[in-house]
Amino acid sequence: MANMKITPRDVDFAKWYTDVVMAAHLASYTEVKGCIAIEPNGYAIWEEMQKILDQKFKELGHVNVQMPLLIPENLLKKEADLVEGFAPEVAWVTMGGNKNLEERFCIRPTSETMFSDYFKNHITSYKDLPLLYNQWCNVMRWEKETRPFLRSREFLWQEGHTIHETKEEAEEETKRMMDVYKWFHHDILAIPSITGRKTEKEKFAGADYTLTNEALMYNGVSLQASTSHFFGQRFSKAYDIKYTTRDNKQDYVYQTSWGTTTRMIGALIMVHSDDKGLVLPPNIAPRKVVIIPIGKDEEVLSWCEKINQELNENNIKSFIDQTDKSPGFKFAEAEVLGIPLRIEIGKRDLDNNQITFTRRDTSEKIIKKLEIDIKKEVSELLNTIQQDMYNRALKRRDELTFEAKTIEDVKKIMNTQPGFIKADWCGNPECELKMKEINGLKSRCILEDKMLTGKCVVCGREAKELVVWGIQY
RNA sequence: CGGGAUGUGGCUCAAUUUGGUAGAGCACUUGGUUUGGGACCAAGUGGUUGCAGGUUCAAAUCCUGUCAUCCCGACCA
Repeated sequence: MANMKITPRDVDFAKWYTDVVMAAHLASYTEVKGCIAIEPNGYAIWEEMQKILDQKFKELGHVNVQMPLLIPENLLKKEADLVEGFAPEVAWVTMGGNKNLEERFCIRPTSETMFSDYFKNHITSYKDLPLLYNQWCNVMRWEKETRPFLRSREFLWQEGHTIHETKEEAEEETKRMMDVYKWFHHDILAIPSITGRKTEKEKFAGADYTLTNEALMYNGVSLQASTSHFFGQRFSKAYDIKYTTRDNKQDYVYQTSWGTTTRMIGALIMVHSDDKGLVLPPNIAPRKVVIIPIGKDEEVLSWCEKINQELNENNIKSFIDQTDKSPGFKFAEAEVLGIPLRIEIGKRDLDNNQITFTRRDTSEKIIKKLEIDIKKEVSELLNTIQQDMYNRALKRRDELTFEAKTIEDVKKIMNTQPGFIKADWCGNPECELKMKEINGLKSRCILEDKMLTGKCVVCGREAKELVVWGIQY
C-alpha cells in the first residue's frame, strides 16, 4: 500500500476528494474515460448499501428483475420528454459484429422504456396490479465532465419501477420510497439530507413530479442523493400499458420510479471524511473494527485472536492487521481506509490489564479493562460514533442553511459561504433562471414549510413556495 | 463544448528552457534486525518518457495531431 499524501480539504476540496478516493483504494481510473474501476474497498461499501436497501425494498413487497442493457431507438422515442431529456447523453450501439444495424440501440441511461414495454405485455386486469419491481444494474450516460462516483459515464444504481391501479396508490408509493431513502441517508449513512419536491425545471424528464433527497457536502455544495418520481399516466399512455378495471373498462396504470446510485459513496466522502482519509459511519462500514497487535508477543496475539473471534461471532465485522508493517503504519492505514474503530493491544496493555480503543471520527483514545464485555463495549461505542457523526453533519448542515428574504441577501450569502439557501419563490421559471446567475444557484427542492415573507425573493411578487437553493455538484 | 494546466517505472517528481547514454525518493522483492504514530541495514527488480505522426546524424526535450486527468465555466444522478 502506498503512503500517498492527501491534499488538505480546506486547501483544494476537489483535489482532496479524488485523493481520498485513490488513497482509500475505493476506485481508480481506467483506459475508458468516465468509467472507473471500483476496487474492493469501494465495492464493499456498495455491497453494504445494496444489502440494506435490498432488504428494505423486499420488506415492502418489491421483487428484483433484470431488463436488457440495450434499448431499441423506436421504443425510447415513444415518450417525447424522456427522449429530449436524455438525448444529449445516450450512447448508441450501431453495429453488430461487422454489420451496421437496421435500428440502433441505446445503452440504457435509465430503464423506464424497457419496464414500460414489459408491463404493457404482462398485465391485463386490475387483479395483476400492483407490480413492484426493482433492478440493480449499471447504466450509461455520456457525460463530458466526469468525476469518480459523483459523475461517471457508467454507474451502478438501483431503479425501482412500479405500476398501480390508482393515482393515490402510486403517489403513496412515490412518497414511501422517498421515505426509505431518507431513512437510509439519516440512519445508515449519517447524512442529514433534506427532502422535497423538484421544480418543473428540475424534475425528471417525463415525470409528473419528482421527490428528491438533497445532501449538503462539507464545502456547502449540494448533491442530489436519490429521487422518487411520480409519472401519473404519462408513460402508460405513451407505452400503452392498459388493463381492465374493476368495472370492466379499460384504463392506463399509474406509474412510479425511484433510484439511488454509487454516488452515495461520493457523498460519504464529502460529508464525513477528513484530511487523514475516509471516515465511514459504522452502519455502512464493511469492516467496523481493526485489531492491531503491537509486537509479536504470543500473549498479545492470542488476545487479538480472542477479541476478533468474539466480535465476529456477534456480527461485528472485525479483522486483525497481521501485516509486517510497523504499528504506526497500520494506524495510518486504518485511518485512510475509514475503519470506524481501532483496537490496539500490546505488551504494555497486557501489563496494565487494559486494551486501547481509538475512534476514527474523533481520534479519541479510550482505555478499557481487559476483562470487559468486549462485544457490548464495542457495539455501544460504534453506536456512539454513528450518532456523533450524524450530529456533527446535522450541525454543519444547519450552520450552512441560510434564509434569504431579498436577492441582496442571497448574493451576500453566496459571497461568503455557499450552502442551502431558503427563500420564497413565485413559481416562475424566469426567476429560477435569475437565481442561476448568482454563482449558478439552482433550486434543490420545494419545502412544505411555511414561507418566509410570502414574496418571491427575485421579483417580489406573491410567492407560492418555499424553496431551498444551492450549488449543484 | 469553451478557457487554463498537466502527462517520464506502482506513486511523487527531476532531466525539456539550450535535442546528445532516462535519474532520485517512496513503494516492491530477498535476507537480517525491529514493533505504542507512516522502522532500520544490506543486496536487488522494474521505464522503448500517454498515444500517433513529423523534423533531425540523434527526440522525454522541437513541430502537428490525438487521448486522458485536474481546475474554471455551460449541461447532467
